[in-house]
Amino acid sequence: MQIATWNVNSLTVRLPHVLDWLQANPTVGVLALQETKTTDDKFPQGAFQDAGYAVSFFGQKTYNGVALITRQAATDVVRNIPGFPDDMARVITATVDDLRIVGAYFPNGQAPESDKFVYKMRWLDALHDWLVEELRAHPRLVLMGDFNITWDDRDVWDPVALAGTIHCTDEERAQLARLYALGLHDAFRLFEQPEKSYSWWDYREFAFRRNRGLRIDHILVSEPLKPRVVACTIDKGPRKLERPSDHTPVVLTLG
DNA sequence: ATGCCTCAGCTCCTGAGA
Repeated sequence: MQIATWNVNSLTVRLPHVLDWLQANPTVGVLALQETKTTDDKFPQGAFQDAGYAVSFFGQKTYNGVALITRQAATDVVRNIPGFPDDMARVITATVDDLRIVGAYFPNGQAPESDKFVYKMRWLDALHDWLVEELRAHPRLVLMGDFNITWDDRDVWDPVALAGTIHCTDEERAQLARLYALGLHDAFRLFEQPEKSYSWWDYREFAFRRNRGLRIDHILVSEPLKPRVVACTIDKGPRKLERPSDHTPVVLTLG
């Protein structure tokens, strides 16, 4: 059983890539999507159902939007962070098999000290506080998505030049540390990984070809799930296609 | 270079992304 996350940067544009990827990766039982950028009435649910998947989605016009594509039906679906009013569609949570799955598109934050950065910190506070409750109710929990935060220098193609810039600030990393402190483990770092492993590359300046990227897409597993984690990898394949998303899938294998 | 690409949409420019 595999679980994956992928920021597709418009599901309308990327639908063929997603369907092809699912077909090539039939052991993926849960795929969390971010930045679907489509309203629920336009979500291409028929295409996924025809391919043998159930879909849960939570979208809006132009920006954001998240979804869970699952082999088994998802139950107890929750949209966004309970108790945190937000006009952006950023989180979708559901129970799939014996797992509680949280798929999230964390705020970008734009720049330290901007209004959007303040919102990012408030959002992260709310996520943390809600996860305390959610973990109590659902000990086997996966938190995955586009975090828009790097953990350390290994996650940054030029850690010197980018020190203190958005996605690399101490404040953002302190928030990630608070999530780890809940017993959530960065599945990718449970294993030896190739150097310069990233999940996102800018569209500009041939960043992918030069491997100038960031690792900002993460899969975190709760303590009871940690012994079941067999592998965690980044699949760079979709980033090499024509008209790719700027992000590529991260894949977790559970035993 | 407050740009470089890409996407959506109040679409031939702008705002946002990261």
